[in-house]
This record gives sequence, structure tokens and C-alpha cells, in this order.
Amino acid sequence: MGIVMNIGQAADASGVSAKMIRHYESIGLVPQADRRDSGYRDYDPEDVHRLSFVRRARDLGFPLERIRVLLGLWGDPTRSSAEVKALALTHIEELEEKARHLQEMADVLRGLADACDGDGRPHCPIIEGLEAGSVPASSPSGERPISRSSSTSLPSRRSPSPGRR
Amino acid sequence: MGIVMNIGQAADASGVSAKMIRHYESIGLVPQADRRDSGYRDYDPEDVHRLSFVRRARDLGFPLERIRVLLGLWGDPTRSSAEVKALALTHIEELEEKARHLQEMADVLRGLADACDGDGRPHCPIIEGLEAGSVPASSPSGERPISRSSSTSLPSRRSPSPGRR
DNA sequence: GGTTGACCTTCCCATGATGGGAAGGCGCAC
DNA sequence: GTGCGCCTTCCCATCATGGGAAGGTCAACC
Repeated sequence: MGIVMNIGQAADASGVSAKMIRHYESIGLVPQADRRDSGYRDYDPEDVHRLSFVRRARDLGFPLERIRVLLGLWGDPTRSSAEVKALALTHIEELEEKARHLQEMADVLRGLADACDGDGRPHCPIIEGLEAGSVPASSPSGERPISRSSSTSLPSRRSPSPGRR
Repeated sequence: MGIVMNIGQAADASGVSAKMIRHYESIGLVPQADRRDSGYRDYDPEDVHRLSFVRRARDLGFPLERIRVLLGLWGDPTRSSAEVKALALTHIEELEEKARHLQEMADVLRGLADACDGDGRPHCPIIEGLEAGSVPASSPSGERPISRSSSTSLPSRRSPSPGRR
């Protein structure tokens, strides 16, 4: 009969919403909570501790599947810190890759915006850049590796003789 | 009888997948394509030009709803470049905010990883950081503004008398 | 004891942008 | 006239999260 909480209290104590706690349970990220006779879930401090762990990992951007692994390492007394570190370094790489990608997009757009007068006239290098620009875009994780030329010109595929139909 | 393409050719020429072209049409981002008697969609160079515009905007990270606005400005001869610029600057802010958020997560994690030996022993500051760390996390767009104390200790809500049940 | 309001339960749906895949029809080249 | 590659629509999946409905529970207060 230690400290026992319902899901709302566990949510407040862990920083994970009740909705998410149920979800994590449903996908097996955290073990199924005990139930009272009424059907209410019960949480003890250990459960809350685990939920807090998950929340902090989420705050650091770890995807749930990686958190699943982290939880396994957390509870494994025979783990090697090398495993944890490798996981963390992989994640850092991904975070920085995404950050770089976003910043690069911002930089390209900034270049266009700097060239734009921003007055009442319609002429606008930003629109023109979108119309005809090449937008290099380094492939950060899921990009289109297709190197087209300038579009709106020569169709590439399937047109040996123009004027079908 | 100008140059007319089916969706696959338009996809190749614009860099937008056929799947996405259909989707953009279904949500009204681009006008409904003409149809042949067979039901096949037909695209002319102007359509492809518009799709290329959308693709470049996507490459710069614009969400579809913003692209909808951009397309409107694009086709509006009475637009002011100020409108376009404002939209672009707003977007740049968002991109940089997200980039900062990701980089900050990476930095925090790097700090933990640097303190980790990464050897065969279980001791690991990374795990410890997740267990008890505070993970400040500046709120970039959707954060939890709840400032809890240290978790796993005092439940905050609803427990005037401990030991219910 | 009864009522009330805050809580809990499950279930379904939505987000944003994209892809996968099935089932069936079309087009053209050999 | 057959076959292959394209097209059509429709449904489902991703990833993490939230909203909301319909109905049951708990505890406090009168």
C-alpha cells in the first residue's frame, strides 16, 4: 500500500499526458499498468519514474522506437555504456542533419528575401526564385535524388513522338 | 494541340510524384486537370510550371497551406512584393526556430555523451541524465509549459490524504 | 443518502505530407 | 491481339499527439 496514483496524477508527476500514457501502454513501450477493481489504472513511483524517463528522452527528440531500446538498456545491469553512447551519437547525427537541412532552407530563402524590395509593387525575386530557381537542397534523410534540368521544358519519359492523343 | 502529358510525364517534368499531384488536386491546391475520354489526366506546360513551383516551395519547407497562398500571390498581378516577403520572413523564422530547437537537443545530448566513457561497463551519464536530468528545452512551437519539480516525488494534484484505495 | 463535478474508461477521428499496394481499365508497340 | 506499362480510384500506414463522445467511478459536500 505504497503511494498509488491514478493516470491523471501519474501524468502530472511525469509530464506525460494521460492520453500518451495509455498510448505508450498500448504499443508496449511501457508495461501494462495495474488496475483497480473499477478498471482505473494504478501507478506507483517506479512507473512514474519510467514515464519521466520516456518524457525526457522525447524532449531530446528520441523517437519512440529508440526509446524502447533505451528503456531496455536502462533496465539492463549488464549493459555497456558503449551501447548507450552509440545510440546517442547516432541520434545526435540525425538531429544535426535535420537542423542543417532546416537552416539551409532558411538561408536559401533569406537570400531571396534579401533581394526583394518588399514594397507595393508586384515584382518579387522570391516568387521568381520559386518559379525558376533550382533549390539545390542537400539530401538530409529523404530527398528527391532526381536531378532534373530546368523543368517545364523537355519531358523526360515516354514521348518519342509528341502530340499523342 | 500543344504539348500534352499524362500524369507520369508531368510528374517527371515537375519533380512532384504522380501520387502527390493527385493529392494536391484532391485538396484543391492545384486546379483539377483536364481529362481525356479514357479518364486519364492531361497536363500542359502551364500545369507543369505550377507543379514545379509547388515542388520548389516544398523544397524550401513551405507547408501546403502556405503554398496555397503563394500560388495565389503568384497568379495575382496586383500583388505587392511586401506580402510575399512577409510570408517568406515568417517562414524563415519558423525554419530557424525549428533548427535551433533541434540543435539545442543535439547539444544537450552531446554534453551527456561527452561525459560517457563508452566502454564495456554499465555506468552511463547518458542514462543518468535521462533518469534525472531536467532537459530545459526552450519551447519552439509546441512545448510543455508545465514546470514540474523533480518528478517521482510529490504528486501535485488531487491527493490531500495519501493512501487512497 | 443523494447529488455533483472531476475524474476515469474505451473508441474513433484528425493532424501533415508522403508512400505502398490492390483491383481493374487504358494505350500502344510488336 | 497480346502483353506490358501506364492510368484510375480507394484504402491503409507512417509518427506523435490531441480532441471529443459516450458512459462508468470516486470523493466530497449537503
